[in-house]
Amino acid sequence: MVTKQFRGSPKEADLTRADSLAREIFSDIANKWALLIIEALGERTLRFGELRNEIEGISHKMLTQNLRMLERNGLVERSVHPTVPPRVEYTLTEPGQALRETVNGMCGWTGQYLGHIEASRRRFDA
Amino acid sequence: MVTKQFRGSPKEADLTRADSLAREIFSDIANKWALLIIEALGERTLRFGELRNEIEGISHKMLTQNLRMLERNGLVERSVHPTVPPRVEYTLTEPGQALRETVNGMCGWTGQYLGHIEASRRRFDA
DNA sequence: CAGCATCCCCAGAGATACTG
DNA sequence: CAGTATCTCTGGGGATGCTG
Repeated sequence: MVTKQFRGSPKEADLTRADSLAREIFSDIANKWALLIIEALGERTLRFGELRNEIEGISHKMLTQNLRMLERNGLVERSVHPTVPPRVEYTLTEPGQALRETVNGMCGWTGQYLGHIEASRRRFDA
Repeated sequence: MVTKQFRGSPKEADLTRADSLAREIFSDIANKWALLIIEALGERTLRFGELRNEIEGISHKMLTQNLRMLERNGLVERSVHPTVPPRVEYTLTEPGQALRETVNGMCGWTGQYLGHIEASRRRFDA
């Protein structure tokens, strides 16, 4: 149950901790930039700049910020090649790949229901 | 491809439009409150207040805002019972249910990798 | 009870610039 | 090329109060 952070009973103290942690992680990851990064990486290894080009409209800052967060949570691996100029590459880890499956689902869903949604919007906006 | 909003070639004008729309929809939906609402609704029908209780920490404003957005995109159906006091119920539509499948995936993923993630965080924070 | 409007404020996002 | 830091400012989001 990710929707709840806390439960009432003190007996469930560790469940509560797990819930609260789960919710925290969910909140980290359930944001568009993080998910777009995961989607963009896919099975490839990409450099910082390549990612930046790949993801329309993301700023330098948002990209680093989200990459750090994903790295911290163990979803992406960051490898630095000490060349000059520097070359930094990002890859999805196994947990990252696993999450990517469901992100693919979301992307597929978006495509599949484009029509529905567009129509629904027109109805609603009237 | 949700990561790109626009493509270069003018020949792909309608693909471009579809991409840009897809990205817009993706950005709408890929935020924690929207996803938590979808998860909370599940197969049930819930009233506004029930949803508010169900989702730890969501504000009145965020809840209405996201519900409107989801309604506009045709993911939830809003039914008003003209009683007094008013009773407003929300249910997932078929597209909403379909998306919920993948959201369930994300929640499952979170639970499954809690350990990995917690460990990774400890490593990173050192 | 649910919705909308208003006010207000601070975190978050962009822009810019410097370093390894 | 990638990362970090600083500054600025906007708009997201909370709080409150009124209406149907």
